[in-house]
Amino acid sequence: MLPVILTLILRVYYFMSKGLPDLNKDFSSWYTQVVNRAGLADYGPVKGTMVIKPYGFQLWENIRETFDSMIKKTGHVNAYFPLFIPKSFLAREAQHVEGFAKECAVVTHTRLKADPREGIIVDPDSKLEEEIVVRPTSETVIWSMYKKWIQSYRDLPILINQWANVVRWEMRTRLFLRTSEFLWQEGHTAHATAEEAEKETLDILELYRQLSEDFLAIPVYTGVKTDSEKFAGADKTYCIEAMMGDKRALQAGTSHNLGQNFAKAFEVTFQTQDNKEELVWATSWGISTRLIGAVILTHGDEKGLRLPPKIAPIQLVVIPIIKNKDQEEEVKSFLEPLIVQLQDLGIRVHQDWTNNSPGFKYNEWEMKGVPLRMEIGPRDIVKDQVVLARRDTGDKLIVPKEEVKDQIVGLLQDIQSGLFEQALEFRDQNTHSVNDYDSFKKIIKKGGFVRCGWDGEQATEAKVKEQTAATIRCIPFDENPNGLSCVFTGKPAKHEVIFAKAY
RNA sequence: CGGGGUAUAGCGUAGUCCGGUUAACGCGCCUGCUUUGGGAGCAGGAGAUCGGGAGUUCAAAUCUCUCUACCCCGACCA
Repeated sequence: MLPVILTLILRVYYFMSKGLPDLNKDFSSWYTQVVNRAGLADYGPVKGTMVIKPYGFQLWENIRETFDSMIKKTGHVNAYFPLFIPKSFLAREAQHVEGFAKECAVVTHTRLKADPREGIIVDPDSKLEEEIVVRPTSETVIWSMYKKWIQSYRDLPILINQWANVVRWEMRTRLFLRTSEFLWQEGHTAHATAEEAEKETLDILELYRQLSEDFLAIPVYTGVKTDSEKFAGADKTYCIEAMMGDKRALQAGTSHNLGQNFAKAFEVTFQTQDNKEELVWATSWGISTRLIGAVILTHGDEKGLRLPPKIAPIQLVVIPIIKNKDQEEEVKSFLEPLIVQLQDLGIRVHQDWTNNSPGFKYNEWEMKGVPLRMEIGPRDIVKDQVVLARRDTGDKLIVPKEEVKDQIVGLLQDIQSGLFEQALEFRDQNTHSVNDYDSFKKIIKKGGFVRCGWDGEQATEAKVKEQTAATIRCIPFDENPNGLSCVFTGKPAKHEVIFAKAY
């Protein structure tokens, strides 16, 4: 009896091994496998590092190109600042150094040398006088330069962005969501007035919201961080917060009003129109390759990735179904003009002519999240039609050849908005307003966002975190604290906030 | 950094307790033929100094010592 059961278990396991882990039971391992099997990324040789594979990198390129054109339209320009920062720079701004000190990679030597026993060792003679920090973010180098570049109000504003890598030595890492090195954009602007800096901070946040919702199809809450959650060195941190498929929160982008903190630290002043000397006002803002993780965690399903058409490296995959050489020729000549038409419309098409079986290809491209699939075989050619399959709903539809072009354009739009609507509905269903701590704890334990009153005390925030692991994700812009009381202390609420467990 | 664990082919494992054939299996890979509308079949093949080093022994994947790497769990973070 026992061997029979064992064989059965093995069979089931073998069968399951082709699919993914149940994402309702083991979301974490589902995520890892999707990243791996969709060909997005791989682990690098140094712990916590990530290789972004071509298919994953195309996602990043699409995000980058979109956001890049958004900021260029609003007057920003790109530049590049060095990876290496003098150690002393980090210490200039007290909050800033405190925030990053624990996760900096430091360069102490500049040479290796051959060693008979170890093979190769760090050359002790090459020790640096002043050690160099690998940037965890670039405020300090950039403001050291802004000091040189800014003299008069005529030099302002400076609206510079850079696309770069940064290093934060993390203990627990996960592909895309938290790696020791990641790619991002960091905008660093300098302004003559506090009002202008605040406007910039909010304008950028709005661009982040648009990027996330209109492009990545990820609905976000916009708001401001509490003091304990804000960026080290900022006066205010605004953020977009999204809900992932396991109902946890992910900070998807942050925009900081740095006030005059960095201007003070780096003594950056300018002469006003009436010849007074004043400190410069600053902002900084960033989004990273973490957004790719957000796309996976928001839209993925039991079959793998589901990519919003606007960032999908491949929007339409064509699966030919053929039994012999003759049919291959037939399908090819049927397809050729159609593909050209689609490409002319700017649709990213890929044809899969590998020798794998059609079923294998369906599963493979579904894993990779391609929004639309076109199947074309002898039966279709006879009827002058194709079969289209949507990745988001799984629907298959038969489309006459002359309608294919229009259908595809329409379907891609439908899928884009459909994914957003689905994510929005999921988020709203799992966001609850509560007044009492018992319901609060229940929801947090079960997973989801809680909107509730908060007395504004850091101690309250800390205790809730200690007891439930939930943190204040943001004070949403549309808060209404009137009449609310703090969910923890019962005191009158200063703010209505969103609590959740976060990535 | 504290606690626990693992290391055998590209991946996942068996063998280790109790030392003894040519280190086994699944997936993947290569070649050929047959296949193709939801994860194809057959045949053949390549691929492992059993994490590194030292020791015990006639004999080590297996026993001893040591080093290293990685994984899981707790304190930080976009």
